[in-house]
Amino acid sequence: MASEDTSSDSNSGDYPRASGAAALGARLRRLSERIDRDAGRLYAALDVRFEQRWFGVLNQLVLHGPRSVGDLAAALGVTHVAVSQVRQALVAEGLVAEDRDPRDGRSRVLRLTDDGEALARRLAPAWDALSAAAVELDAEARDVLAALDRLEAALDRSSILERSRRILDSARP
Amino acid sequence: MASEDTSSDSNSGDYPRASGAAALGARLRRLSERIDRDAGRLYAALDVRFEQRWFGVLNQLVLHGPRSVGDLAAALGVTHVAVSQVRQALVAEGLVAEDRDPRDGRSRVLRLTDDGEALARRLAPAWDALSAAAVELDAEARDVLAALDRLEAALDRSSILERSRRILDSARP
DNA sequence: ACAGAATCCGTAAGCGCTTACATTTCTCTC
DNA sequence: GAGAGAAATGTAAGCGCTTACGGATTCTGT
Repeated sequence: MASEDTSSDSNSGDYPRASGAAALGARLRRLSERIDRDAGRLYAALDVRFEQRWFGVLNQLVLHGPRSVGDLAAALGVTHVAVSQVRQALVAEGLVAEDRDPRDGRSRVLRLTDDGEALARRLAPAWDALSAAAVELDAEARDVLAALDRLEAALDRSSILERSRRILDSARP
Repeated sequence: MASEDTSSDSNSGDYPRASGAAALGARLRRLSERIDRDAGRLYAALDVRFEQRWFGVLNQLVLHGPRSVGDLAAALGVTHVAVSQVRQALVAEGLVAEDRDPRDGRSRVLRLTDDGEALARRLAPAWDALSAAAVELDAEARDVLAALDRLEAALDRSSILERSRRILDSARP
């Protein structure tokens, strides 16, 4: 390496190693993609037309019956837009139907169609297997979920932004 | 609820709770977005035109000097496409320049411009602060990073897909 | 009763990655 | 020294979310 080494003053020592937050974010993203992709492959292996991102909405409808877009968003902890996009796909697939709420014309209530119910029954074993795999992984990795809980709690106490600002301010009096 | 309860046999007990893998993936994604967004806000608060996703490439160039797209992708653990997209943005911003490798005409070697060096020096304190914040968080959440290490190792041993398939097969003899 | 605010939802565009495919250049074998 | 195959990079499109914005409906205060 070191063709002619970073010519200028890059070795003056004031550059950070700085892999910290960026690396943490990237690792989390990578892991989530890995899990989502594997779930998708499982559905493909079972020869079922189903996408992992549909799971949240479909599962809520299975567990709790018809629900509005907003309620689903709140239950899943995502924006109504995300639910609306899934809704569009699910309606196009014929798995879900939407009715206007008679008591509130703004609201669209989603419900499973017969096809949707059938697909949910068909996928139940796969969902169970994925769930069991997650439990197994959590045990094997010795409480990742608990660690993520602690991370979320710590971020709720004070965000990365707040922490960084404090550190930045205290470093420069 | 139970308006008329999911008519058919949804209460025959074969629906899964099944929040497992989906929830894990979603939580990881959410956390990574949270961290990336905060980093972006820190740059904005400092009144610097910089996006978090540029960090990996820029930091590599700062630390190791000129590098090809492929080398950067390997070092960062992403695809060459991701690096290429960042390259395009960085060149458009005037922070990075690209030369053809005289020894290999296929290869584009990226290097910091003077503006790029200046920006890196300007952002160094912020990067240090983000890094320190990540260390602080890791300590406060009691070794999340170690837990993520264990999770990655477990996934390397056997993916979610493999685990799910095994569980699925063993459940249905 | 009715104007203005609040709420519910939809579309558009972007982010930071990915896979799939095309293009250019190099390298190796005959 | 020519041509097959491999390697480096680019472009296009998609994924699963987000913010920004706008349309339609309902609620609130006077």
